[in-house]
Amino acid sequence: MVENRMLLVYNDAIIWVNGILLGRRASVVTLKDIARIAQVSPMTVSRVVNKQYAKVSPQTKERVLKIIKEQGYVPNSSARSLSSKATRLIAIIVQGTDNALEYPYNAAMAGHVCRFIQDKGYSPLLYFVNDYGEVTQRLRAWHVDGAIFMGMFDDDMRNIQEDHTIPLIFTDSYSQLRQVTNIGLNDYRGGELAGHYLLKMGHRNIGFLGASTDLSTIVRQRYIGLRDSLKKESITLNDRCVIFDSLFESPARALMQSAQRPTAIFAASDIEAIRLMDLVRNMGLSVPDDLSVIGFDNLPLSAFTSPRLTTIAQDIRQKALLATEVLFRHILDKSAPAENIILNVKLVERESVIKIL
Amino acid sequence: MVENRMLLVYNDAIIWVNGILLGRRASVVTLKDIARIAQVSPMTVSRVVNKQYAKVSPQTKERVLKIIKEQGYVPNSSARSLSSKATRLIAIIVQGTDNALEYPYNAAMAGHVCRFIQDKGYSPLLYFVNDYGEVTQRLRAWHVDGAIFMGMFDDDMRNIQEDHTIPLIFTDSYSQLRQVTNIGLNDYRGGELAGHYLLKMGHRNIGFLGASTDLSTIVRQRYIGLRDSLKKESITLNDRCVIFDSLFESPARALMQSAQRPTAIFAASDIEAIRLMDLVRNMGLSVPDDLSVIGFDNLPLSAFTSPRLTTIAQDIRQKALLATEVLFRHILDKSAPAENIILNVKLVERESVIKIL
DNA sequence: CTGAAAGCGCTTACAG
DNA sequence: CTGAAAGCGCTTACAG
Repeated sequence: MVENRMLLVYNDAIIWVNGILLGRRASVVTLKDIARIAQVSPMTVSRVVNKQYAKVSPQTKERVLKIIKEQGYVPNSSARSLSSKATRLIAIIVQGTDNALEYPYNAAMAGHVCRFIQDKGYSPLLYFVNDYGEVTQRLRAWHVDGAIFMGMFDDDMRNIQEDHTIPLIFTDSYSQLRQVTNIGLNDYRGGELAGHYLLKMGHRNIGFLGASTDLSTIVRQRYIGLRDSLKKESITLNDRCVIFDSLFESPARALMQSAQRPTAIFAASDIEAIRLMDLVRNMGLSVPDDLSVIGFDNLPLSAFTSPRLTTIAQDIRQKALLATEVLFRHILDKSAPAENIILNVKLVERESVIKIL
Repeated sequence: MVENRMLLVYNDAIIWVNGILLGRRASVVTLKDIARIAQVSPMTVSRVVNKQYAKVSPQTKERVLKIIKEQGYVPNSSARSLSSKATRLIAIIVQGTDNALEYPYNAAMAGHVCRFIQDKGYSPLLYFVNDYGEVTQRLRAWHVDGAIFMGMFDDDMRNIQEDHTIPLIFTDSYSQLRQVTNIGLNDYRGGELAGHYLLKMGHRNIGFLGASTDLSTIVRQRYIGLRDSLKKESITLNDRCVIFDSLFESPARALMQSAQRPTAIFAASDIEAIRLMDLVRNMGLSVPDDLSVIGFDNLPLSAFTSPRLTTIAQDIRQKALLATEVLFRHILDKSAPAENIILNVKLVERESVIKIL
């Protein structure tokens, strides 16, 4: 019986009790198992696992490495986290009730960020949240090493910041808080670019569509950029041609039937532009002959719409890369200063804006 | 000094050493702290936290609950996992090198699955993987309680299954292994539906486009369904009108210029259908006048293309819900039998297929 | 270069 | 209904 109990202790794969083989279970090899097999202390194995090779003799290192491989040993992340106080877990917090990833921008951004996190040897936890309380719960439970936020958190930002000491990276924020690290876009410049271009193409009666579910600052900035660029040419953006409404279908239809019908509309996102084009088409009108449309984002699919969408392009991959890099800089150096990085945007000219006289 | 040391021990927020205040750190409240404040044992707090209210007196429960709330206590998931052997972590494994979430199907599926996992009180880890080795590493490190796979893992499925004892849910798999749990589609029926419809609309010269990066079985099944449905009407699918190539642009262009040019093409996904429509348009041809196109998936954006895309619809949300439900059924009951669930598809008729004589 | 000891914050299993 | 003890699998901090 002693022998059997020893089997129980020394070989995780086989479970004997009182001389009866109860079963086998998937053997979970631990650091201690490796240490026993290699005839070294757990500490030595730990050093090898953590690549602190300077502290281990070359022979020991090779022997341990070989056994780790043979046994298929994978360190237990929970145990590691508990003792080291670092989880190598990053939370990606996406604002949204229903399926936020159905918006191509969110999907692309989240996808890139996940991949970059993974490439750094960290694991991405993806959360969809609605309110501030959930954020803290999520960040605290797993003691994540950092978090990247997508969406509108400006109102709760102060609370979120105060509740956590880990690095927090926001995207597209216009918060006035000094200590916020943010990766954003020159949304105002995007509006200006759209305005300049539409003017250049001969448009004078211009509209704006900002149908995001959140009436966010980024949408307002894009709007103000457009408005100001027109103003410089002494052209006023007609208020009746401006729609701020997530259910924009009926106001848009009304606008297109009205006397003030614009010759061009700048939509705050490609998705809105595409839906607008569909609506206009359904009214028996043509894009761009009856209405020119310019979008924002330059989603991959915008190159495949009919007509292909002229748009203000942002580089989502670049934004995701920067967000990840800044995050890791802050993880490695807790005293790194807050930074607000503003990426440029540019015009991508395709077919949805026509030149008029 | 004794008093100072006690401060160090009993109040995490303030760090005194030898009478000098070194600093404050974000106080991480532990279960032990709650127990001390509530004057009960850690076990009692643990019971309250885990809602084992039957084992705690009502008064104790209320008192502990109040203190937990006051102190903002959040249990440490790493510690929980380490001792309980359950992490409440689910891995979502998506096959793909670069940004797999730029494919709307993947984004929608991953998004829904994440949300359902979250709703169950679990946390989703999102991983992009290329090869089999990575899978095991990812699943082992965090000791996830289960995993959902998206993409082609048929070849490695046996290995993956053998390496893990946790519930594994595959999607869109055509593996022959009996013990695999899978949520799939009736892809063959989808092909048939497309075939029937095109025949009904008067098409006799029909093509197929399967440009997925993976020449997956789902694409083949959709193809065979189409072929068989035509065969029943004694119509042969012309091999020259079939393209299996992820770089389909130039073969598609050649096909459209050839004598065998089909009047309709069934594309294995909406994304391919949209790209095909763009290509045809660029050749100066019209969809559907010169070529009818039918897709597969019924992505939200397919309702906004021009012309709007006729397609074979699958219910991605339903698929994600089922995958999650089956996963949790298997987590709760380790002996639950493997199941292969096949969801139905249906035709959504829009504008991209024209009736010909 | 190596290792013994203590502890991270919980839960399991048991005793009362 | 309540709690003391042991342990999950690692790492930290220290000693040699």
